[in-house]
Amino acid sequence: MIDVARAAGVSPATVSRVLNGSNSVSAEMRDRVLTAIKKLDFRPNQMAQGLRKGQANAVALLVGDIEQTHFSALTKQLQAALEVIGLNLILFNLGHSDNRLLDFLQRAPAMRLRGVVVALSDAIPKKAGPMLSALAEAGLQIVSVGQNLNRFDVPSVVHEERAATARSVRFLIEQGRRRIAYVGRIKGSAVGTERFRGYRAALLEAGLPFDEALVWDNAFRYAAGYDAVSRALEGGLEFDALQAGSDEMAMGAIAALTDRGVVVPRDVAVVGFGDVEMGRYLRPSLTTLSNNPAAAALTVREFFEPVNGRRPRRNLVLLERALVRRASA
Amino acid sequence: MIDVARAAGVSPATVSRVLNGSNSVSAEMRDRVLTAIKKLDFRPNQMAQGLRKGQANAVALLVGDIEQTHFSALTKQLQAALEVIGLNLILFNLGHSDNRLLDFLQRAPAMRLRGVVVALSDAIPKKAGPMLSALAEAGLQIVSVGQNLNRFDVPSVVHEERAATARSVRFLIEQGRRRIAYVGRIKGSAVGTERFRGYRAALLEAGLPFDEALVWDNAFRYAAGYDAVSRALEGGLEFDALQAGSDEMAMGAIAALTDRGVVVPRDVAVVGFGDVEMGRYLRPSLTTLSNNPAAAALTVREFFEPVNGRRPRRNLVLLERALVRRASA
DNA sequence: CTGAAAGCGCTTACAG
DNA sequence: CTGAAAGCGCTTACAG
Repeated sequence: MIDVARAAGVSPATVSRVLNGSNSVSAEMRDRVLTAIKKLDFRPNQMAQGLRKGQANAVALLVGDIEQTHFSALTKQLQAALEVIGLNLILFNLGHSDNRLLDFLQRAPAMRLRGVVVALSDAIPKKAGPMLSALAEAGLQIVSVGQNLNRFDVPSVVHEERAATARSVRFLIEQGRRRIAYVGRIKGSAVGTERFRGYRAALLEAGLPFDEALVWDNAFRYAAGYDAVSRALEGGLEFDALQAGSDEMAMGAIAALTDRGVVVPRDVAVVGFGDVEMGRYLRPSLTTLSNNPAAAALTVREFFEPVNGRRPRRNLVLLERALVRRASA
Repeated sequence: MIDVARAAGVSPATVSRVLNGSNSVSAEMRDRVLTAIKKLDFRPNQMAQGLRKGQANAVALLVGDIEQTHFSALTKQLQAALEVIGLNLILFNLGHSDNRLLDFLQRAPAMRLRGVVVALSDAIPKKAGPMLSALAEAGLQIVSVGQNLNRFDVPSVVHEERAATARSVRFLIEQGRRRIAYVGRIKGSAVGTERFRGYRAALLEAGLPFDEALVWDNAFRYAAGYDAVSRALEGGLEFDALQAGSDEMAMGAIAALTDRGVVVPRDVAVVGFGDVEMGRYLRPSLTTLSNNPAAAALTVREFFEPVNGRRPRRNLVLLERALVRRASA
């Protein structure tokens, strides 16, 4: 920076001012500095800036499991959205582990981050609440995606869960399905629980009995869907439809049904959750509830943009889901 | 840090020394400092350390497209491996764009990174070569995963491509297949080209004709496989096997075959590439070539670990792939 | 083995 | 509008 200052015949302070877009710089000075910067191909040291400003130009993304399509799609959109406003994305794959979350929260202050994006489907452990608040207190911008964390004072952008599942189950009922099973009421999963509630509500609302035997708990991935359905069929359970808590579970479930000669959708209609790309290429193609990671990412970005004009931000942004009807239901 | 020094009754220099594991600290001092650190829950400011040391404790990961399962699986393993040695992972999703790569390379010096991991399937543009070298010159550790970049002096950990595809095509020939198509000789894709070469080599080696009409070019994803096969069938092309350049293409291809009443594997045998989890749950399940992201990540990590004892590192690490035989071929 | 001092490369009150 | 100076929180030669 000193070199630039010398080349432009100004002080380092002035260089810094044009770098930071201070408006108290004369046009002439600004031009001279800009020219020098270009000529020397100068780029300010981000660590020095960060140290001085007390904050890195980086945001941490805490993600349940980047290998799940839903999370990788969101990560892609978030990275792109934040890069636009000059923020780097530091990725922490939590692998659905509470301990790793707590660990991160402990180490976070030392990183002097600009903020953290929490993209977790799992319920947040009690202990994390105060730590989140402390971080926010310290000037970090915290935003949750996919799960409402308002009770910890964390602004959240979430998709419909309960209402979406209810809509889908209602659709199944309209198609004449009566014994509708649900895979994905996962212990400790905030979204799994929400979706399950929508399922149950739709059932009761339609005057159908709610049968615990038709609710299967497990993880969110393929194997979980496959195993749950396999066990159900072995156990002689009868059902004519299945609502899954994720597309991956749904696809695993369809494999299990197919392996036992159960035809989808003739014998059992299946609806997934999340509209993963593969669902379109499955045969029968997967009926599912849509997801809008791009909109979520853009909304998250707003929280990191400089606020001009005191425009208050909503603490909770709700994104809609549509029932994407395809061949499996 | 000054607080810690005061609490321990030592100088900040000593605190720094125990923090950095310098061995020229007496046991007693060390204990006092450690106690004070624990009591005050002190964590050194990473930005200050980075500024002083001239390097952040972060590595950038350049990835083709995090939404492709292959990349997300690798990313997950890399993040975990690097975290073990205290390195943060800054994610840059390139979306297969040359411009974004060049852009990053330009901005990289200002970030003072510890290193960068290049995980790209696309051929590297000429201009990137010198920039990569310049970064390495500046003390960054650069490692390529998935593509051999030794010609730019970048150590690389790669999986078999050509040999693996050849193995798979040989297998198809042994099964009696004679008209074997290939989807995935993608212009600009380094790995796509390599895989294609293995395909052609196996054909010629077996004395089978190589037919350009049976080689389809496109992107790596589902739609590419679907569209290529749809067009081939519409064009009346005949083939009894298909080697795909990725699992996603293979699954898209299978959808297209199914839609036109072509039965897999009876009429057309299909082999994918990469052993994505979904392949196991497709019906028929997908025969494919394996992939070892965990081994790749661990190998990458070795390049970032402090070198003790001058143990020279290989510039090229080759990981094997196995033919994972399932129902589709 | 330990401490005082300089400095990493910036930014921002403070004067003018 | 501009510059000189202090300081962000560390680490590491340099003396002792």
